[in-house]
Amino acid sequence: MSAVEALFADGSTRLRADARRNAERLVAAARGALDEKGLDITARDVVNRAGVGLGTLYRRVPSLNALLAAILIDTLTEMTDLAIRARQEPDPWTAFAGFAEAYVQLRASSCGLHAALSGTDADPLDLALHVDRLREEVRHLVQDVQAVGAIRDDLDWRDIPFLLATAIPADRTIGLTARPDQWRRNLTVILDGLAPAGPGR
Amino acid sequence: MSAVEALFADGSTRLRADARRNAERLVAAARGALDEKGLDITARDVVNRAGVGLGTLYRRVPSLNALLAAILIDTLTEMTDLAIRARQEPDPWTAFAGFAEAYVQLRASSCGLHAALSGTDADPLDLALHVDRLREEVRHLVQDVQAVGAIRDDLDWRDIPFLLATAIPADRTIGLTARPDQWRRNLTVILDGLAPAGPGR
DNA sequence: CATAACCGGATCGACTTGTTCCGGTTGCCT
DNA sequence: AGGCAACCGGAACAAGTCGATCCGGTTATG
Repeated sequence: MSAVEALFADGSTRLRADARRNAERLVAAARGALDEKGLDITARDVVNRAGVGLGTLYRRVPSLNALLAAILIDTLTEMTDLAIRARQEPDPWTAFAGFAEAYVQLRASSCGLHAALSGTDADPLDLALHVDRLREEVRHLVQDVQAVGAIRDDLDWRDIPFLLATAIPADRTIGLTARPDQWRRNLTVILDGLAPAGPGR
Repeated sequence: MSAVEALFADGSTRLRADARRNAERLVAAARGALDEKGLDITARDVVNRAGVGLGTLYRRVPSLNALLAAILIDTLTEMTDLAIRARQEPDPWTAFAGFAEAYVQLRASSCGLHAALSGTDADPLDLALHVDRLREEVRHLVQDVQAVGAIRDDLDWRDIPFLLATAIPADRTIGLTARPDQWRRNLTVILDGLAPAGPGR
């Protein structure tokens, strides 16, 4: 059962039809707001987007943060599964490159997720546990690739998460607007730069 | 005359010694706060850091934004000069690599500057003019390098500002803390990835 | 030593935001 | 059909933030 489902499964009394519909709208709205506007969204952002009232939100959910946390935890779990599956593939480099693309895409698709993973020490959403799990899987995956020499050896495994995260551009820089596939263009250059036998500059 | 100097040179009546000292403290405090905490700093952040009162700030400066803008404009001008000087050097690739390092370092050293350059459309500090100037110089510099074939030709010149900007990491990612020189480690990989003859993956 | 310039911070006013509350409405069961 | 519990939207509340102003007290300067 996903974290979002767990959040809504309270007394287990069957919901009235309109209540169920509104609950689904709220989750979809929160997810959308999180993707587009990041972590700093308000309860009003969510309910306006869902087309319901504030009362409807707080009847279903103990707090706004609880809803946001549940949504992000589900995505984090998805990412972790991605890393676990990659480690089971035969060729380390191919597995890593595939993971890198999926990881960056997932992260680029949600401002909120990206912000949560780049977060400072505060962690008001209590994501630390799930983030730790993800980090450990990524570490193992990267170390597998390094063990077969497919990544230049002047890099520490910790450099790779940073390089992947930085493939995701800000929306704008020096007055230029990022294209939707900018992360993919960046990632291409970065993956090529990871090669052990770089050109002799 | 720098923008900061212009801001303080009002009626040109000579300042009392303590007034001058406090003005200098305010500028230093604003610069430090901008570097460490980004654009979202409050007037109270600045005056506490400077060890003066709110009244002292608003006597010298029409608004907090005016002070922040003046500071950022000076740094932007510095960056633009960097690009102009790079274009006058003989070897395009060497000039570009040198500029890239200086540009990323300057940008990484100030959260506020980085945020302003990554900014959304709002531009409350009215930096557009200066940002445009910087972009044009960078464009010319990059196009010079591409003209001699020192950068792989599947990239657009616009990709380069994004790649440079993304070298700057968030403070943390998936629970890892960035080292102070993380931007340099990222930049190394990125510059190698820019090479025209990438390894045949 | 007189005084104009200057100082710090309490205070104002205008938001913002998470959460609660309640009068009115509606789906559901008999 | 009818009655009611569950549900609805959004006004209202309380706590907080933040830019800017103002003023009684202090200090540098001639």
